[in-house]
Amino acid sequence: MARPGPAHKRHTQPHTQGGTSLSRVPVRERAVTTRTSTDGARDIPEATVARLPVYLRALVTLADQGTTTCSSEELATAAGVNSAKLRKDLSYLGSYGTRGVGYDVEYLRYQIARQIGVTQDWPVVIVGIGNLGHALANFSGFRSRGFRVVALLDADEHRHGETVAGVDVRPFDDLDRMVREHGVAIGVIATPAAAAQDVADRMVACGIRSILNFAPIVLAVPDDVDVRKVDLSIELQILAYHEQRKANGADAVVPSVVPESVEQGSTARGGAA
Amino acid sequence: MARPGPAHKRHTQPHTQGGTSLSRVPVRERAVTTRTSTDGARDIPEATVARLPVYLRALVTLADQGTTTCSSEELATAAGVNSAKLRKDLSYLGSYGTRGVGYDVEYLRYQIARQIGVTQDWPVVIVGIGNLGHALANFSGFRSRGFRVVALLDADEHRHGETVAGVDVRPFDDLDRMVREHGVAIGVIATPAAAAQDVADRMVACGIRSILNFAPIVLAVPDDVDVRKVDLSIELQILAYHEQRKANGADAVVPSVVPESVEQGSTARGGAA
DNA sequence: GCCGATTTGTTCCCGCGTTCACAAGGCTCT
DNA sequence: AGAGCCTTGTGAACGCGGGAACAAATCGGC
Repeated sequence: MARPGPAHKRHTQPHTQGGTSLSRVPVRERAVTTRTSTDGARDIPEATVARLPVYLRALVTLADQGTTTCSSEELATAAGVNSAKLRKDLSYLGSYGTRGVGYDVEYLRYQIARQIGVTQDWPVVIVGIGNLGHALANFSGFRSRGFRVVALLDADEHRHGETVAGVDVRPFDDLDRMVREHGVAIGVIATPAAAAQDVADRMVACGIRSILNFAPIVLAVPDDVDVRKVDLSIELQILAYHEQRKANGADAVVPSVVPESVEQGSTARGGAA
Repeated sequence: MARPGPAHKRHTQPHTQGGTSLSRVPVRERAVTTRTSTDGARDIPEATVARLPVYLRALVTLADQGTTTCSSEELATAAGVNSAKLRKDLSYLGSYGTRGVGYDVEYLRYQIARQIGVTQDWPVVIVGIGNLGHALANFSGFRSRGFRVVALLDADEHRHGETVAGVDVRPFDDLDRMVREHGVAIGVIATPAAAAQDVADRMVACGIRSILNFAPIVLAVPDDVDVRKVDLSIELQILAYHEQRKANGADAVVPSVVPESVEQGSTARGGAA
């Protein structure tokens, strides 16, 4: 298996950093240049794109608290980054601040939401309505952040007819129809690992080009399909690695360190939220 | 707030890439050098650490299929990376391959597991037993990948006494006792955003230094605490961004960009919230 | 015992991302 | 109006990570 020679139609996408992977297309490039819309945001670095949602959330929080204006320093603290990075990130999408003053919270919030594309709702389909699928379907952050669950699908017919968060669970074979009827562009895979590749294949066949995968498996998809991966055990293992290093560096092993524990300020809530 | 001047005891950690964040300590360094154990693996790059669990999983899969030896090319394909990167990654933990032959699957599997620290189980506590908490508690990948859920905690007393995946749901106040009794080093937060910071504070006070956070909020923790974040809506928003670009680049699907409507002052109650 | 085939481990180079530091611009007070 | 202060936006330096290419080493055959 895995000959280096022939070029397969599908290939396993390269991993980027941080536990999530995204297949980008380095080849096609496509000289769009002046075809986006009104703004001058052609290519925003991937690292910046990954932080924009964090800024957006921080801005919503600030707005809810009644803040109308904020400096890059304040917003950076709320978002957990340093202010230089924040300013550079924002500079990729235009000059939306006022020197000497800061940013208008509402205005910047709208601009970022527009850039990300969450000013209107994206229809989403979730496949695999087990424990995780239930949790995802009930997740309130969906509707409040620019996404709408339009279909829940599961191969297990015992689950058909059940209603989760106001949406009926349907047979997996309805995927094609659901995608067509609702114009679904984003699919979420919450199935066991064994089924994930098949589900992904079907999604791709239906025209879905953006997939969020919770199954612990590396999906093989065509180049123009984006796959982001959320993998619980990988995250835990990364933590374990650092924990082990801490333990080795200081005292012996696991039994942890309880002794002088509570010296920390405890309830000293920081600036953010 | 958020003056650059004074150094706070706790600070909001910087974000790394890919939707997960990890607070690393650039200061302490601590010249350990010769104190790890038998091997010579001092500092493994963060990007490599993030991929080791992927390799480990690929190796387990290969072993299950009966493969006893594999080349870097094969393993790389199974893990979704290119072979050069794989070899470089593995070189950070030592020379465990045989030139001209490849890697012994079982041997390499053990070496990686040892490096990550999952040769024995890590006791884990989960706080917040809602939909997500249920899903996590039932997640089989826990036990099979070096972790053991030793406690489920929830502030809601209606959930106390319930048993999920063989573990009783207990009051949140039992955290300290559970941590001490079982030597818990890793905590998982699956609470609503509003409660997450309090939970994190308590965890830190109990001596937990590794936290996996599912709540959509930036946690403020001391420097020596690692926080990894899993955020569904951020992942979706990143997908939405790319999806929007695809749509804009090709045809004009999806109502897409609202005119240039919102200018500075307006209330612009845009999409989110 | 030697040679060729094969695959690892490593070195070098390039590009991205982060950070520093400062110039540019706007607001306020006199 | 002008000076001083404040904050944004950006140019440049720097370090890390990725990828290709190559040297080192092992196996098998003659």
